[in-house]
Amino acid sequence: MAVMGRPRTFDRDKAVDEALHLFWQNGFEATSLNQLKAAMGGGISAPSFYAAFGSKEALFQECVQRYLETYAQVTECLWDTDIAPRDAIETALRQSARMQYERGHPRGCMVGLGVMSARSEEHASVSAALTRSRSRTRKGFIACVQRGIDRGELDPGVAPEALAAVFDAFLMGLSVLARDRVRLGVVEAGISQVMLAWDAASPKHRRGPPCA
Amino acid sequence: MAVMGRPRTFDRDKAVDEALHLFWQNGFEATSLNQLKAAMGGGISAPSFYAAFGSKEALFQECVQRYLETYAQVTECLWDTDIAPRDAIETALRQSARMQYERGHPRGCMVGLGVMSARSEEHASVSAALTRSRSRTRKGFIACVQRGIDRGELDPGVAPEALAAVFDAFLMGLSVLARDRVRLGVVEAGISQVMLAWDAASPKHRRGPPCA
DNA sequence: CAACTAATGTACCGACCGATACAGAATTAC
DNA sequence: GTAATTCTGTATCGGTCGGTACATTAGTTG
Repeated sequence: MAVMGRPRTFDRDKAVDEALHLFWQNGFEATSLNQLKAAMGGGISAPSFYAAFGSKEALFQECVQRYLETYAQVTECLWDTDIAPRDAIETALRQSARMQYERGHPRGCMVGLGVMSARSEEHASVSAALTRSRSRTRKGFIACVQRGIDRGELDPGVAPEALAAVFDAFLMGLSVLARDRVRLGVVEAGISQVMLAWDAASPKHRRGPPCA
Repeated sequence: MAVMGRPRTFDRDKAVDEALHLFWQNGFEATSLNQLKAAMGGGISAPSFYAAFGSKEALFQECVQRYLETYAQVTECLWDTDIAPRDAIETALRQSARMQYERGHPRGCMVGLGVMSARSEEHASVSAALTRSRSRTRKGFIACVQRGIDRGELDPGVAPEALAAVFDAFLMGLSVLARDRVRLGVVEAGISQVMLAWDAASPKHRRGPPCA
């Protein structure tokens, strides 16, 4: 059975995509209703907007949801126990970096950049989903390091939270580099370098002066 | 010769500090004139505000200037050629981390968090000083790595931009971890871990399987 | 056909945004 | 003293903010 009532004159799905790009680019507070409406199918009216999305905050939540289900999936490999933990981390970093530099959407990661969205108390719930996502990724890094220790690939003396913080902070910082237009090649070479922090924490890794 | 005219009823210097804290916490756009006025010496009027600071944007610039001259000095060691480059980087990271967690002001680094301030074209000049500061710090990291290579402390095959990107992205990401209330102890342990990326790029550092 | 449903266009709401006009008050300069 | 200077308080500016009332239009259902 088809939908009753007058049909919509714009593509709701594409409209959410447009909104997502605006929120991604400017954050929640700095994106205005007028911008959102103007970006949707060549301009819609305020009542159409509210009939379709409820409110600015509801639309933001929907955009966050879509972001998490699509772009943010680049870090899902952190929970794939079929992948060696070192590979999982490196893959997450490389996939996120490439995604953050893709053309066709704003640079950087919406989850990381969203740390500045809606800081006021009244809007705490607005950014809650983003904060939760960051917390989840953080736990993913920790779990990978823990798996590395459990599998004997990392020195058991390594504090999981500490080594995970390296990759976590590095990943969060990538958004800033992407916004500042640091070249992707530099970032990718940086990923190779930051993985040395894992290798250096490996028991197979000799330290000290060269063996004579 | 003293200043002519009716004296100010509030401490302009302290008012700038209050404004700095608000901008630091919420960014440029999300901080309103009412918030700024209310925070200044128990509340001042709009004309007093404009007489003292000119405009919201001018005040923001003044706050950025003050931030750069005070809090942001934690990374100045990157340009101190009397310090070994590895120590300069580690010191910059440790001092910045401690600063970002100090009580009495917002968490995180205003320069890093400011990447989301005033994204619109019209306000490009607003965040220009912050962008310039990030670029400068980036060059400082690169210079340190270059010095490390020149002094034979790093493998000459290391790309300075790549290893510098590790510390740069890590530093930018610290603001997010601080805002997310990751404990300072974890961050500090993370700094020790990320410095292993430097050590692993050292020629003195053996790689490969242990010598038999 | 009429009844129902849902999105549309116009016109508008109160609140807040950053910023000012204007007159009065407090201080210094002469 | 008076003039010059500068901040203060009140009251307000036009614009934009997020959000709605209301009648109309386009579609499905019976």
